[in-house]
Amino acid sequence: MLSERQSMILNAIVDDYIRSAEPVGSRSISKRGDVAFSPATIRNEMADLEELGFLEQPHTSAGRIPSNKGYRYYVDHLAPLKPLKTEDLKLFKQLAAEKLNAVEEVIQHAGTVLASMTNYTSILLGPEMFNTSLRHFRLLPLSETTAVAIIVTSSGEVENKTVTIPEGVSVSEMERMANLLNARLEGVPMHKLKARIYSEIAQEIQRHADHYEGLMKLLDDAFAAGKDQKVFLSGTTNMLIQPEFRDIGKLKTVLDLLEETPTLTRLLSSEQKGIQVRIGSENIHQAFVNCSLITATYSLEGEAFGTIGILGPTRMEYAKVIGTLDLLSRAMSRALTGRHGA
Amino acid sequence: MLSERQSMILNAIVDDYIRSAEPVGSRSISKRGDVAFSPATIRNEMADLEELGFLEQPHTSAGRIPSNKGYRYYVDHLAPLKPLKTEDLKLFKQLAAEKLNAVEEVIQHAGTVLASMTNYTSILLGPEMFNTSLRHFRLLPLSETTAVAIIVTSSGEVENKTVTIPEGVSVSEMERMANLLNARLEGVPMHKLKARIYSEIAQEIQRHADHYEGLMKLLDDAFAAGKDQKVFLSGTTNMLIQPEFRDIGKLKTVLDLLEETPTLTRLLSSEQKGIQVRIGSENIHQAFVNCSLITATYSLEGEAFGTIGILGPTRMEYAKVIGTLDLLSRAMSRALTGRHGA
DNA sequence: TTTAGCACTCGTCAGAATAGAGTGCTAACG
DNA sequence: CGTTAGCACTCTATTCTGACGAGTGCTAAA
Repeated sequence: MLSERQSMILNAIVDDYIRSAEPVGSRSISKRGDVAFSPATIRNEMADLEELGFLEQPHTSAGRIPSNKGYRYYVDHLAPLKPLKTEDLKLFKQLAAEKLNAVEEVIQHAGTVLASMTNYTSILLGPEMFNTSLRHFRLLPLSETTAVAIIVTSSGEVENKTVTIPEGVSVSEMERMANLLNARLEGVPMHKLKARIYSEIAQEIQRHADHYEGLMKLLDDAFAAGKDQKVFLSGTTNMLIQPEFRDIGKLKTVLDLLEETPTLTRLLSSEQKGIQVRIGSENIHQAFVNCSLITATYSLEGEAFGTIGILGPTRMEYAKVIGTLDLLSRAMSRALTGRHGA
Repeated sequence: MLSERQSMILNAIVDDYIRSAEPVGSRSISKRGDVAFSPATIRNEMADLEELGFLEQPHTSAGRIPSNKGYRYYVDHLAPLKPLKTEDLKLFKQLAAEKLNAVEEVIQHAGTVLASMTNYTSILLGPEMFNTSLRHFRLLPLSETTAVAIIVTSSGEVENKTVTIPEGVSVSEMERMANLLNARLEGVPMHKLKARIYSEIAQEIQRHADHYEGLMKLLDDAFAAGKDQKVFLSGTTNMLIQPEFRDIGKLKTVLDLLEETPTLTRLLSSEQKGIQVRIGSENIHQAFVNCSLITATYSLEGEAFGTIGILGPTRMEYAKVIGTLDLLSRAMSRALTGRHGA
């Protein structure tokens, strides 16, 4: 598609622009050393690259900047996978060594590390409950009218929800129901729980308990929760140091979106495993037109999957970020698996 | 301290400045109508007020802006407690009507409402565990080596922490210990738990269990958590619309601080109940010199206390914010108390 | 005591001049 | 024929200027 020389020049331009955030001219490329042609030759090629849509010119007498298409080509064909610095590797080792027990702590911590290593904003999604199963269910009465439902999943996560005890339901009734659930539904995948409750438990309750309606409502409430993936943000203020967000208006649209967790979840989750790069307008959401979002997936016990992502300006250090995400997602999968002993 | 007329003028200046964010001159005050003097007279008084430290002048030929001391006087003596708009009252009623069960949901929701009503940033602290007591403790084994410790408090909050099972400790041993704790420590205030564990439970364990060291470590881990109050932020991006934070540098110092939850907790918590206003440099933290922080306390079941706060520029709508916080803190206390039935 | 009047200060805005970066084109070179 | 040197041209950013206006402080009169 592109000639050898055009590739080299495109690579040089993207590289320079990522560093400087300023339009790059033919002269400065010629001086870099890795493209040994005179400015005039490079100018000709640049005109061609612009015609092909890989470059843009802010105004007539400025240098060129990469277009989204240009970044895309860079990422797909050119970006050299940089080896991480040793100091960064140290951070990873620390992450692994810290032996964090709770899943959320691992994720949270990974997010912080990610943001501080890259100087961009990290967005992590907690594991999807899709592939986890029920380990334990419990109803603790708090008062005459409320109880707390506690759900422990096979991956070790604990969800709890306070529910209202329906009129007339007794503590012993609730206890019997909880025992029934544990006996019958342990090991059942979370996403099938509701169905199983209706198909198996419902009749049982109807047969042996006095308050069918109330008890079913209670279960409905208890298992309604926990569906939404948690979102962990870190380094949102790194957005402020990017020159492209000097304009408060643009900044606000992005930061506002970061506060909308449901939308974020939607934008980040994808069926695809592995690394994914969405550049500028490739992102569906309007607020991200000036941003690139790079995501990777991690797994928990090989069962549940979550997403880790980096949000930055389209002028992003793709090579470094992709490398880091790749390593970190593996490190997380390792840290989150086999924690429960053999 | 200040003459009638000086008060009126100060009031007018603060009022105007809060609205416009521009230095206010003698002429515009004279035209307002509520201070019926000529610009010249007002100028004289303004010079006096500046000498007394209530006003400042950005430069010689500009109008005056209130100093921190000026705001302080305004808040203490002048700020008229505005009645809330009916549309705002509606939001409150909605809050009360929603019948949220979980404590965190109530707090989270209150924060959102607060931010959207005031257009500032809301910072809410979860209830301090200080006055709550233990209701239930439970240890659920997850695997050979890990278990999840679940702590339910008298106020209905559920803390959970994944802990490592020490070498050699058996499931039945853990179960016995949990039962012991429930029997002995139910109703004991959270802040005394550690002490009571050491003074009472420790010997008991030593007498009847095989793995004293291990079990004690387990308890240590389990009760180490839950101490830190949760922080709920909302409307952080409202900071961006304030003209005083047009300067990205200033903005960043504030937003950075908002990400540091431990520091925030420290800054917000105070022994004092009721409304508290900290203006500009009255805040201990350097990042808040251009900000005012107004806080109020709410109570949960009359036992635990939390803080709700609004952070904005020193040029803040004090009257409105104070009124709103006052009402909302009461509304929250109401919503959070008596939820557990009679 | 209050106010009108006036000279003065200072920041802001618009326009002009300048410098500089970078381009596109043409012609020469190997 | 690809490459390069040279040059005119374009456009932006910066600096400077002067005019303007908002607001003050002071003085003197009401």
